Amino acid sequence: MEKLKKRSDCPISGSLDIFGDKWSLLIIRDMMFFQKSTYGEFLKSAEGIATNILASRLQSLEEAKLIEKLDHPNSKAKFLYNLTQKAVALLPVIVEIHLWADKYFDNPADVKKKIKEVKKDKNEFIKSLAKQLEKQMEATTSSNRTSINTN
Amino acid sequence: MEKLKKRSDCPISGSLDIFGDKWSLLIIRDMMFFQKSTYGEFLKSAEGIATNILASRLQSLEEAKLIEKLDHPNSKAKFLYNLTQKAVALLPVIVEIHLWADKYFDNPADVKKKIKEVKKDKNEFIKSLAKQLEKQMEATTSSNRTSINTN
DNA sequence: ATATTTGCTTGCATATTGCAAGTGCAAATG
DNA sequence: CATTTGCACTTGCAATATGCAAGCAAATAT
Repeated sequence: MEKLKKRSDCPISGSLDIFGDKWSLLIIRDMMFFQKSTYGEFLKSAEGIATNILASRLQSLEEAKLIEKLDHPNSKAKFLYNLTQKAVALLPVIVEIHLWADKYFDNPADVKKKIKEVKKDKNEFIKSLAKQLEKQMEATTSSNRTSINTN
Repeated sequence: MEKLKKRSDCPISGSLDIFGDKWSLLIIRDMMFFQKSTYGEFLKSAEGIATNILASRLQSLEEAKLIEKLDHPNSKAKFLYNLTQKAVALLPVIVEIHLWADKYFDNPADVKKKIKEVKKDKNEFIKSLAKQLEKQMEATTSSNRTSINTN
């Protein structure tokens, strides 16, 4: 449906072509930090994404290979969206956004607490969360993979 | 014109409300890495931003206090756009995006070279570029400040 | 004086987003 | 086993944002 066209060969520009919008990184956030993995869970996020936008973002994230769509192990009515390595590799970016936001926004107490933890040892935080996410990936990736659209 | 409304109290969401679009970070990039500082220079970027979009982004970046609009020291026909500390503080985010892009894109040789340099000592790279940018700020910030719109 | 540069603004076509209301299949309920 | 509910979307349409081309006023160059 949507084409993945690069506007230039600049790495920032190319990255923004993939996740430079108001929603994509929030879906990634939900998967990384809140263990969300289904359409319904993403819909419930505080920001209130519209259903059609969510569907379109999930599709483009899948096309960009940041997420994988799998059959849900416990229900045929659901699908399970999983992060890929490529998305997990975005963790440093997301952490740095947090640190920036920490400097310039008034964040809620629980967020501040988490950021404080990050600041203690950034690399360690990233490494250990990445490891954890990869463990989750392995646990589910072994199951059925949904058709990868090729239109 | 555009309102700076937060969709939620999440730091990622709040950040995306400011620079979560296809153009804002590219303008910052041009200022950080290519010493661009005027409307005309931003217009010439490889990605080809439309004039009205550029005007609107410059305005919203100014409202978000990521840039400052100053009178140009050498010409009354021009304005000089300057990064603020708040924008310079985004350097780690932009560097991490580069590192991510380095892993997953085919980047041009000159970009690869720069990234290699970054990888040698990330913190040092950020620190020294930040210092350099702050020096530029000081050099120009002392001049006339243009009216801050308050509508 | 006249032409050109600069930083926009304005109109209008097109694309993206947002909202509300479906739709089809799976699973739970009676 | 018929009906309702849950889930993952799709569809239609209005609102907003983007993109393109042209225009415009002030400043500078010729």
